[in-house]
Amino acid sequence: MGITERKERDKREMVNLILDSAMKLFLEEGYKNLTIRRLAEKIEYSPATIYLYFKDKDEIFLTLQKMAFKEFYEFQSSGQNIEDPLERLFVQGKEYLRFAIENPGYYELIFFMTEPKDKLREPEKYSSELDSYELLKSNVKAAIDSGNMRTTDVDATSFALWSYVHGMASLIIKRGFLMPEGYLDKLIEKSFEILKITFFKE
Amino acid sequence: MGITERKERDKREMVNLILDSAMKLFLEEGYKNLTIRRLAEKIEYSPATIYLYFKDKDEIFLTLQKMAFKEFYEFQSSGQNIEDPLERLFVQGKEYLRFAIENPGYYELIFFMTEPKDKLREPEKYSSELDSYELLKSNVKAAIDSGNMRTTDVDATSFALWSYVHGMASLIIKRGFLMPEGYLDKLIEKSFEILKITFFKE
Amino acid sequence: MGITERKERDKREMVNLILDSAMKLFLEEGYKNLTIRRLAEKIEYSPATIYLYFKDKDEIFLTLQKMAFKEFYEFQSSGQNIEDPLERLFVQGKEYLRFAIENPGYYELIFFMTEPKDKLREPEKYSSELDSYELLKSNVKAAIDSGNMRTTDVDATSFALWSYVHGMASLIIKRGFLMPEGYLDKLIEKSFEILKITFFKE
Amino acid sequence: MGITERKERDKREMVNLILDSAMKLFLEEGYKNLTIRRLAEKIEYSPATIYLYFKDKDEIFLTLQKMAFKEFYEFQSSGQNIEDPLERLFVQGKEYLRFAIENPGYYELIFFMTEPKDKLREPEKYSSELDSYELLKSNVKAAIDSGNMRTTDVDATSFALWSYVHGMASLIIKRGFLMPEGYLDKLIEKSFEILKITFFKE
DNA sequence: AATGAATGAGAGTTCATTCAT
DNA sequence: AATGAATGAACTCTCATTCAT
Repeated sequence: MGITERKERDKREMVNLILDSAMKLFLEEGYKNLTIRRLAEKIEYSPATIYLYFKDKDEIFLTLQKMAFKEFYEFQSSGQNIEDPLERLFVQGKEYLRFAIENPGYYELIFFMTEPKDKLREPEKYSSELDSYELLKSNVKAAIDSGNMRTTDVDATSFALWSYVHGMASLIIKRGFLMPEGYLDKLIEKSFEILKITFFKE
Repeated sequence: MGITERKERDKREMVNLILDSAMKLFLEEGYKNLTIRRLAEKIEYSPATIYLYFKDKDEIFLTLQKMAFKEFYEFQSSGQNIEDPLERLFVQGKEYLRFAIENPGYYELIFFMTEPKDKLREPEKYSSELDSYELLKSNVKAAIDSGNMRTTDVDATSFALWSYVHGMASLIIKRGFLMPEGYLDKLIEKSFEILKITFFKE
Repeated sequence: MGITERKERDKREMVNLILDSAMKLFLEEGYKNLTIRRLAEKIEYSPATIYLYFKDKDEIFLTLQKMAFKEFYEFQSSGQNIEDPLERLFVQGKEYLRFAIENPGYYELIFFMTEPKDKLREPEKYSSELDSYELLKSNVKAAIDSGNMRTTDVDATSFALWSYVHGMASLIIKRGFLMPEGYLDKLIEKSFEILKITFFKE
Repeated sequence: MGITERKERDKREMVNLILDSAMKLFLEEGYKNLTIRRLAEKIEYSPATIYLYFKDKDEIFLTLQKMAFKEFYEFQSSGQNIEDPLERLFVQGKEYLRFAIENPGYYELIFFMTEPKDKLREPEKYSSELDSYELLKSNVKAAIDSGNMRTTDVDATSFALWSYVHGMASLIIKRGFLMPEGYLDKLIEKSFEILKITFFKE
């Protein structure tokens, strides 16, 4: 409750304001229109102010990406407490898709953005993604070990399942218009039925 | 062979020169570096000349996307003459992936590019994509009708298969680094084995 | 008198307009205020136009420096036809000073400016200066050989004379205010008298 | 030892801290990089603090120049106790050059910097310079009066000698590269020999 | 048909400076 | 006495686009 604390809180709030607004801008107008000036306008501060909180534009964008990665990993981990290995895989797949549909911006940041220049990318940023993949593999292994999967190769099955769900997410986010309005939910439901039918025994 | 014909032919040639060079620029240097000035340099004409053949930059880019779509559709159709419905599906899936891996630029153009703004998108552009989807569905229907698929819903199965292969393509193109060097080919092979195991009976 | 010629002439004129205005700006307002925007304003064109004629700001400034060097060398060479070695040295010294006083901007560019960054400096730029120095040395040698100089070392005498005249020029340009108005001409006159008295025999 | 005194002493110390750091910055990084922000960083205070001690950046810089002038004058005065007028002139000339070579930053500050704008210059700043010049003149007068100089005009001779030494300093500082490595010392030695030969009788 | 010349709009960024606290 | 926070004004430079010729 001291002065220091309040200032720190203010600072954090400003950082958040900038990041949130940047995310909104990115979502609504695309990467190209996420400019410092427009961002400044949006938060109703001068462009120079932004530089008090971030070194440059790239830092803002990289922070956005890191946030997305982290959020994503936490989301995925949520179903980890489910006992039954098949059920666990299944629920996490659905959560994965829900995350993508509910946070298309984050998903875009994680999977589609290549800007800013790769050289600026810190490998550390991808640690969350690697963690995600390892988590998936361990869960796939448990499912295969339970004897209820049609497949036996852990690596290939993990890749297959990831591809399947990631493909769904991508198509829905980028090609949603191909699916009749209102039909989407049913389609997803059915797709996961198919996942069950095809990958799980019986 | 009249004057009119020659002029039209000249015009077509110029349009093609512009589009081919634009495509090369996009593939080699990315969207950000596809500027009118650089394009003009490449074709050794002035920037102003380009505007005699295209309304604006967006028109060029949209045409590039249409071209990619068309190319893609033709590629997909290539396995259409295979008799066995399962084999047909299977081969087309592999071809799909091969196209994506061999032409990541085209694939990017089709599935990842959101610029220019959606409002400018003409639905007509997606006719090739719709054609592709319809073709897939008809092939899925034939496979289901043959009685050798585990699934029965044409729409959902089509979406599932498309998601599966599209997911693989996306992960490979954008996240190839996650897969151990040299292991990729085997992974793809196995993934299609899994597709067979899971989707096809027996 | 063809179109090509006229266009080339126009281009040259524009280049000159830019350079002349840049020089004026530099003289009147200093290096710091020689900005592209102010330059554009001065020539009543848009900033972007300037970039049609020069790659960047440095190129403009380097051109200014090269011009100064070249001009300077030509000026110096003018008295080269004088027969008598002593007279030749003497006249060239006076011309040197006259150049500096009449073209303080050029002189500043040659001797005082260190911007833009040294790394950008092309050694070629200094060739004129080296030529100047060599010319001076050969003239000093002739004077010494004539037996009418008090000194005998060519290198040291050249450096001494150059220092002497360059020092006068610098003090006049940068510290003119120390000399009473109107007295300057007489001072210069006397200074060259002194040069004669001190360096030449008798 | 009262509160007032301590405060004044604190203030003086702060002013000195700022000036010393500014001088270092100028010497090490050049005028362009002497910014308030960097200065603040260096002294580990906030930029705003600097404005409690100086009106603006120009005031700091002008003070720096005054300091350089003062230092310079004190340096020059050092040989003032030498009895023989010719020897006195000679030694002071050498000291002048030594000062310039050993403190090129100060010399730059005094003789080459034109920023900030002249209109802001306070004539008072040049009092040290005027003092220097007056000192030189009185010494020249003594030398002439001793009957051992070739010249008789005090003003002109003073200007000539100053030009000579200042020219040497300028050329060495700004054009050192024209002189062969290691040869510089000898050149200076010889140049002063020439000064002796030319200006002093016999 | 082709283009040289031009530009308005806008990009990211940095600076000296102010002021409430 | 000190400063965190903020900003207006400026910087260099690039872009898509237009238009008279």
